[in-house]
Amino acid sequence: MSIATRLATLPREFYLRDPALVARDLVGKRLLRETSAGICGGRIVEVEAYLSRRDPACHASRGMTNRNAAMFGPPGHAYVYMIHSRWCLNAVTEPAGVPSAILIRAIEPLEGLELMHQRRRTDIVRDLARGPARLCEALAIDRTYNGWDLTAGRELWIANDPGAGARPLRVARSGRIGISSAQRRLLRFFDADSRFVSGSRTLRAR
DNA sequence: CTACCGATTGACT
DNA sequence: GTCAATCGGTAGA
Repeated sequence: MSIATRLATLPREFYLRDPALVARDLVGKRLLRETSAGICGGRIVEVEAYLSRRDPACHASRGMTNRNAAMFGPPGHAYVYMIHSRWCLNAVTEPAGVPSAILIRAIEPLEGLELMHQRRRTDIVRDLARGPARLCEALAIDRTYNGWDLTAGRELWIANDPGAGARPLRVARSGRIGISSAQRRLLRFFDADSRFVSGSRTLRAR
């Protein structure tokens, strides 16, 4: 058994809070993936919150469709969608019926590097999971995990970081990347000291 | 059915 | 820094 499988999985109550708080607190947690090929994963360093119907940038702002149905499901489950032919992973927050979710934008690869290198076809560690679609390719996440329970502690899950607290964690925030509306809302949260964060320096400077 | 568009990435100047 | 590939989801005829 790998060290990763013994980490404490985040409970459902973690996701049953204000989405911005959930987003901030997800920075520094572990995202883990296990397949027959082995375990891989790392430390979450960048996320974005999308706030249900009151947020024009949220996929569910105009109601439920086939694509976004998972956002209306229970908290702690995954919402996986495709953009430009690539997959992206979210963690659903708030009670069922309130479609808020946190987009996982980047992780610092820590375990199963070889596996991620194979899937991403790159030798550059920094490029393995810097960006939401790169992350999904590195972890072999696709449509089949839409609706998956991230608190199950197997296949795809989020857990506490055993090294948390060893060093001070500075979480910075900025406008969200790649959207035109609601740029005033600072709903992107990232580890200010991590080099595995996506986005430009201007966005990082806030 | 068709037309439009995007919570991206990688290649390129 | 700029730009276009690429295709499923969505809205509308």
